[in-house]
Amino acid sequence: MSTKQPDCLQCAMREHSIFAGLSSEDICQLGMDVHDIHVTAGTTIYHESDPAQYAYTLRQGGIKLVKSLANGHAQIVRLLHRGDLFGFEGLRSDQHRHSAIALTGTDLCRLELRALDALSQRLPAMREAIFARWQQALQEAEDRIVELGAKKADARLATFLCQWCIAYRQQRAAPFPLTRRDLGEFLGLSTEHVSRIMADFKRQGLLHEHKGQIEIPEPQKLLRHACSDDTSA
Amino acid sequence: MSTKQPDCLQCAMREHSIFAGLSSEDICQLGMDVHDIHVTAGTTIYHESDPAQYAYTLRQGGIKLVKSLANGHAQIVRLLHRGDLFGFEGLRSDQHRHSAIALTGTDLCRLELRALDALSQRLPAMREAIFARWQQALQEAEDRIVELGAKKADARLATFLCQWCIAYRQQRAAPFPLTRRDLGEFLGLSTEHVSRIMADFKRQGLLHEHKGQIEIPEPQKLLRHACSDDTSA
DNA sequence: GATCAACTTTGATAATTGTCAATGCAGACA
DNA sequence: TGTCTGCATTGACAATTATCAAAGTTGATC
Repeated sequence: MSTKQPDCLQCAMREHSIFAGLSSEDICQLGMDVHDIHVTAGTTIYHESDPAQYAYTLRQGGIKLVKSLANGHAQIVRLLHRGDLFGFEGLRSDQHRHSAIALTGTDLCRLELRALDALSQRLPAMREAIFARWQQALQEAEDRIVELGAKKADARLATFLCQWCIAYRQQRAAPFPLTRRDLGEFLGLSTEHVSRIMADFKRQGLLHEHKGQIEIPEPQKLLRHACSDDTSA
Repeated sequence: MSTKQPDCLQCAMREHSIFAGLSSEDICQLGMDVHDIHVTAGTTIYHESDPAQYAYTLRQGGIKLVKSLANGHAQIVRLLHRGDLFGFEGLRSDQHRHSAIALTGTDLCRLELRALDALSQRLPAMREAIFARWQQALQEAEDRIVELGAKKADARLATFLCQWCIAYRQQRAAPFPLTRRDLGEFLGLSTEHVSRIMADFKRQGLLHEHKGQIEIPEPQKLLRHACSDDTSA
């Protein structure tokens, strides 16, 4: 885990983060003890049930939030993208509710929860921003419940792949750092089953994969899998 | 749908609701146009994608929040209990994100979202209370994701039944207004499969059911089903 | 370039879960 | 009291998904 000296005022993420609209003085008050942390793929940033001390902003790379079960299964609760804030469930409880694991080499900012809390008490704009992210996380979680509860494996996978690629619409191909196992743990499926469905999609020309990137030539075609219940469609 | 005249100041729910700690004047400002609404079992209080105008407090009874899919399946996103606030996703979007349907005869309070919003802008305690509920809903949603993604049918059902009964710990038997179909739509299972597992639990003496009430004689025994992956345990 | 480890693919098989159809059961109501 | 309707149960069967095992691939490292 390597670190560099802070320069929040110049940070490229600043206006996309919960700190958008804050004055320079407020930013300086944040008390970020370490900025621009870099971790390698596979690093665990914090563990489920660790005492929560920091929240993080994802500047670059990918993170999975994972819960583990007594029966040996793991469930990825959320996947984080550039700009996402995470670890801030500690604002309301003193433990982390999941483990955070880097999917790729990843750049982070770390902030003390106490400082974040104090600042959000004082600055309505920031409280609003955190509130909004909480609300968005809830909406996404509810959508996941529907996916997991009411759709079959191929439909879940199709929906997920399309949504993933929408986030990278400008580029032809989207970076795709997830393993088959990650996909399985996110979608509630076995690694092998995911692998088979991916192979099917590729054979049907609905999906291309190359060097950690994926491309969906015609998203509508793939999405037909996502909605209908029978394979004939 | 029958209604009575307001008397928020005397309301038994008051101290359990987001309005706990508010002054009498503040309460009067709430602008609740209709209080103490009663609806019968099966009534749809609002529809998914309806324009969101009101939030509701559940005073008595049960509500399910449901999302419907193109493939004909329905998914119960959340089950609400006495004291829960619902419909307030409209604070951040102008449409409801699910349908709200009464499971039993149910008493509600209805409040205008605009008034709720205005009041929460003005009163930190109320904003905090709403914030806290949002956060709790997120935590519950994430727990549901784990249940749906990483557990088998009998484990999901066992966990759910135990949690349900915990809410009624003081009583020997808990009221249980859910049909097998409701259970299926909540747990992501077919009605028949739910029925079979329930019958199994009953045959094993892990569960008793009588006249819309259930009782779990030894929760630990049932919970052993909830955690392990094999039936031998 | 050889080796190693992790990831992926594929096949065979078993377990889980869904679907369809028939029957039973209980409450609502005329 | 009969009838009706919705819900629950059960069985038989089919579809979906998981598990286990064995190769194949790829990328990193020495």
